Parts: sequence; structure tokens; C-alpha cells
Amino acid sequence: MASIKDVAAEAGVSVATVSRVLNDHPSVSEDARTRVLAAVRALGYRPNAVARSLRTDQTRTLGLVISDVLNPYFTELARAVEEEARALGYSVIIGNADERPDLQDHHVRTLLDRRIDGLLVSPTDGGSPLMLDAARAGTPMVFVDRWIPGVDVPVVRADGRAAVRDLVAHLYGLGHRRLAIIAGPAATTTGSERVEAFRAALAAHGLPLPDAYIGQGDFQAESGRRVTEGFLDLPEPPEVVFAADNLMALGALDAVRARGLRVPDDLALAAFDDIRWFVHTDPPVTAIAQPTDELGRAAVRALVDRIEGRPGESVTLPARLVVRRSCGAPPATPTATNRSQS
Amino acid sequence: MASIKDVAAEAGVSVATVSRVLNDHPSVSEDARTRVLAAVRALGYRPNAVARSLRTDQTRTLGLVISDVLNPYFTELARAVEEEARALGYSVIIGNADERPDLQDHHVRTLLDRRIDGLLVSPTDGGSPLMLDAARAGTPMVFVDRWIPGVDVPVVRADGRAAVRDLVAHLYGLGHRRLAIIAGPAATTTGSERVEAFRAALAAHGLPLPDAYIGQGDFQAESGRRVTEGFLDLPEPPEVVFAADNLMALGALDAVRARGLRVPDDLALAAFDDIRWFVHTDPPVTAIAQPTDELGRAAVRALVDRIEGRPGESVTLPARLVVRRSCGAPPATPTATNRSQS
DNA sequence: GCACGCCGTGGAATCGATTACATCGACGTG
DNA sequence: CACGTCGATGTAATCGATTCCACGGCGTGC
Repeated sequence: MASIKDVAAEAGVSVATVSRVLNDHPSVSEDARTRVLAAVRALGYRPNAVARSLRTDQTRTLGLVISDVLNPYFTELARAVEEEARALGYSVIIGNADERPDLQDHHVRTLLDRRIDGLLVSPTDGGSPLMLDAARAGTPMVFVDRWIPGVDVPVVRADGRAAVRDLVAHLYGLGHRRLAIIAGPAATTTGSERVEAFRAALAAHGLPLPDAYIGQGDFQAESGRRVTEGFLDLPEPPEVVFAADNLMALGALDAVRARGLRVPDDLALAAFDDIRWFVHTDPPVTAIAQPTDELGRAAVRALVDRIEGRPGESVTLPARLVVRRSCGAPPATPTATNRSQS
Repeated sequence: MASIKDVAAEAGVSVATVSRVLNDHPSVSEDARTRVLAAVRALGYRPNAVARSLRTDQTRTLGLVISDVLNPYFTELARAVEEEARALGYSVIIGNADERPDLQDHHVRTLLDRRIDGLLVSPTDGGSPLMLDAARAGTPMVFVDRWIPGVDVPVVRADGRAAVRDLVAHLYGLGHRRLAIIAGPAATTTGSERVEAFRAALAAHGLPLPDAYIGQGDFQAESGRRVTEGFLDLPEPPEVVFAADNLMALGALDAVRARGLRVPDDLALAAFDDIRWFVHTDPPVTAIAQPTDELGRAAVRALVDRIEGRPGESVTLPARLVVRRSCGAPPATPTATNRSQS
């Protein structure tokens, strides 16, 4: 591959001049500029980003560590992040933690080794020493979706409490009284928060949330299946299951179907995170939708602000309830179940 | 951040010795080794991958340019790729082309600028000059899923022809005679191949594939919707629609539902690419499943072989038909619709 | 007892860029 | 006419690693 030296030789100038042309420094003669540009084209020269990064101490790269690539929510998030980053002149390296703290650490470590300019994380746990050290050491960092309490890092996320209240009101209105939840890992903020929001919303209607109705999941489909089976085996099974993410809802659907039961007649179902497929499942699933795109963009903006020396603020956006048929009593108009209403 | 010089100073040795310890070169005294290791720990030193790459001319990084991150098929593929790469000591940078040639080029360019060791591509088009140049210039490269004919690059993909024959036989057996296809872009191999396989399979049953029954899609949901509406507006609409990927099938489902029609009674549906959600859609969708995981792993192995100087061979794995209810006549046993059978 | 070889080590070149500093010529001004 | 200024350019230091080469010391074989 041609280097800046080859270009300099070809154009009959020094490497300094070539570099000046490439970074359009003002003090270059028109003549030199055209000769350099011609040489660049002739050799098909492209600057070596590795060398440039070493010298300038910036990679114009963001690291994004997400909890699970197979989760459509995070995929959408990743897409929005990449788009906004590209618009701001940054690339993104995605690390998939698969909800495993060790994998998360692996990715944070290699991203740090590559000297990415900033890190976007949706932590799978309470925070490893590695990540906390990095935050303390001043690596620009922003938490997205989930966060680690007590760490001084901006957080970009959705607040689902109002939507959970709406959901519970909806369920209550349909006559449901025994409501259960498939929770995410307690070590994640979204894991514990959603349970608390659910509990609070139930309390507002004078309903309890017994321990037997709190199933411990891990945000993966398999745990949703397992927990749902546990619920169905209870002497007094719940009437509704609220899954704290879309994959566990999928697992719940698996469990219900495996028993030959029907949603919502035998068991109603609702989920946190709305995805396109929920419109076409049998039945369409009532869900709480996050403004995923905006979250991704806001997170990148906050991170780039930090990187470039500006404050970089936390952002909280509201989630909202999308009613479909998985909890019973179809909505008034048929189109109301379609996502396009939103 | 501490550099190798700091470590050398702390340990009272030269940078050469530190480097030797870090790369466990044999010729280092036990004493020096322990002092260096202690210094490394004390300073929390981590080698700068950027500097290392500049010197060694290898980044231990693979580039993966996929056609669409929002497509679960590619997400699964990306996951498998990352996993296998990690096992072999490589990281992966994913570029999402969103089925846009310009974006694809953008990613190939930045990946090349970053001097990735090898490139994994599932091309969205017939191949830009940029990519062809890179291949010719000797950048280790492997095509996955889709490929560009006439370029000397190994291809790792699934052969769906047998599965498409099975599908058509299945449809024929159910009494369907008017079969239509929502094709992918003709510029992609998977786009044109699937149409050809479908046409050939129809011919074997003496069935035609009229032009009106070939809808031009672009592998995105919206095009599936649009094409399906076109089919439904035909004076003699097809009895079955075969979508060449899962997103267009989703779009087809949207279109059918928007008209208040039912699958499979009013229109039967089948798709290329099987995904978890197809089990739970209304109705469960008959699909052709690719061995996505194995494809991803095989692709990485072929690429790493190339990078490390070994041959690196093309691989073709068979796809297979998974019958569900979206074409009519439910399969004999209820469990046969479940993915766990596979 | 001497020479050779090997081991451990450090000095310095190198990778490909950016950039501070020096140089040189042209031009304007007093 | 001399001097200061400014624009264009080149030389060389630098980023943080790896690695070739040289060197000193010690063990071994003859």
C-alpha cells in the first residue's frame, strides 16, 4: 500500500506538504496542491488511519457495548447509534456482551486497548472494576438504556413508569387482578426498575405483587419460557404476565403454546420493548414502546459532546403504551393495533 | 495512559526488555520478567494496540459488511462471526450497509483505512470498483451469503435450491397452482438465484412463472408490502406468495392484514430465511432455514486461513424447508411446527 | 587457558502519519 | 535600499510499540 512518502516522491514535494494538502492547511501553493492531488489519485493513496491515530491520539471511533445483538431492541439502538455517529464523523465498533459480564469486560478491554475516543455502554451488571476504573480515569463514557448507579457518567434512557401505569390501568380495566412479572436481572437498572414501576402501579389499584408472581429472568427468551412454566404450575396461576423485555415475551409465548393454551384467554401477555413482529404474532402483543432511535442519537450526541470537551448531558425520554390484543378485549378500531398509528 | 516507557522506567529495564516480556520472548531473565510484570500491574499498563498495529502491520481485526442489521438473519450471522473470530483471537468491526451501495462503499473504505486484516462481505450490489480493487490488490476477503460472480474470492453460502424444490412440491401437494415470488434485487446473487430456483422448481411441475407473478423487492419490509398489494390487485391474484427474505415476508403480512384478508385462506405465504418469530406469527410461517451459525463460522475460518497464508476455501451448505401453517394444511403433528424439531 | 557461542540486555531504527521550527525568497514600507 | 513580514516549503522530532544488531559476561570444550 502506498504511503505518504510515495506520494511525496511522486509529486516532488516533502511529506509535510502532502500532509498539509490532505488536511487542507491554508499555506500550500496552488501548484503544489494540484501536484499532490494528482499523485494521490495516481497511486490510489489512502491515509493510514492507524498511523494517524497514533500521532494525533484520536481514533474518531466510538465503542458501543450492547447487552445482546439478537435482541431487536438493541439492534435498532445500534443502528441509530451508528447513523448519528457517522453523521458526526465517527465510526462505531460494536461489542456484543450476550448478557455476560465476562464478555462485556472483554469488549471494554479491547475497545480501550484500541484507544477508542469514547464508550457507549448498556451494562449487563452492576459494573466491573475495569469499567469503573475507565470512567474514573476519564475515558469519555455514556450509559444508554441501562446504567450503573453512583457513577458519574451521563445516562440516556427511557422512563417507562408512566407507560407501566397506563398498562396496569389497562389490565385492571379489563378485569385482571392477578398480575405477574418476568423480571430482568436485579443487577441491571432496567431489571429492577421495571419491577418497581410495576409494583407501584399495582399498589395504586390496591393490588399486591406476591413474590410468587415475580419470576427471575435474564432478558433471554429461554428464561421467559422457564419462568412462565413456573407461573402456570402455580396452584393459583396469574391471569397476566408482563415480560420485562421482548425476548422473554417470546419465551413466554413458547411456554404457553407448548401447553396448548391460548393468549389471552388462558393467560394474557404484555411486554416491555415494542418490536415490529409484535403486530403479527398470535395474538398481537401489547407492549411498551421506547423511542429507540432518539435514544441512540441522543446518546451519541452526549458522548461526542464529552469527547470534544462540552458538558454532555443525561437525557430521559418517555416510553408509551401500545395496546394490542394479547391482554384481551381488542381495541375499538382495527387499525389501532397497527404500529403505524404511533 | 502509561506507555511502555513508563513501565521500563518503573522496572529499571529498557523498553526492549519490556516488549520481550509482554510478547513472551524466551530470552528474558526470570528476575527481569518479574520486575516488568510488577511494574505493569502497578501502573495498570495496557499495550497501545494502535502503536502495535502500526509497527507489526496487523490489526487482528476483521471487517464485516452486512446488508442490513435490522434483518435478524444478518444479526445471527454477525453474532456467529464475532464468536468464531474471538475464538481465533480476532475482533470484528461491523458495517451496516442498509442495502445501500453507497453506504457499503463507505464502510469498505473506512475499514480499509483502518487496515483491518481481512474483509467479510455480503455485497448489496454487483460490486463497486472500490471493492473489486481491494480484492485484486490482495486484501484477504471472503464473501458470505451473497457474492459477486467473476471475482476470485472464496464464497461461503447456503444452497437453497433443494429446499426451494421441496417447498414447491409442498405447495403443489396442497393444491396451489398460481405461485408468485417477491424477489430481491437482481444485482444480488441471492436476489436472482432464488427466483431461478423457484422458476426451475415450478417448471418441474409444469407450472409457469409469469412476469406478473415476479415482484421486484429490495429485501426490505416496505417493498414486500408494496409488491404484495400489487399481487392482490391483479385480475387473477396468486394463491401463494414466496418472499425471498424474512423482512419482505413481514411486509407481505402487513399488506394482507391491511386488507382484512387471512393467511393462508386468502393468500398463502412462505419465506426464505427462518427466524424465531415465524413460530409465533399468525399463522406460523413456512420458511427455508439456513444454517446461519455454521455459515458465519465457516466464513471466518476461510478468511483467517487466507490472512494467515493458508488457502481458504469456499463452502456451500444446504438450506432446508421448515413447514408450518402459512400455506394451508397444518402438518401432521402439532410439535412439527416448532423450531425445536430442527 | 583461550576461543567460541550463547544468553540477557540495551540502543536505535522503523512503521506512517502530524506538526513545531527553520529557512528562503518575494514584497511592501519608511 | 535595508529591514521586517509573510507565505511556501523542507527537516526532523514525535506518537508507542517491535525487532535487528551489538555488546558484555559467562560457561564449555579442546
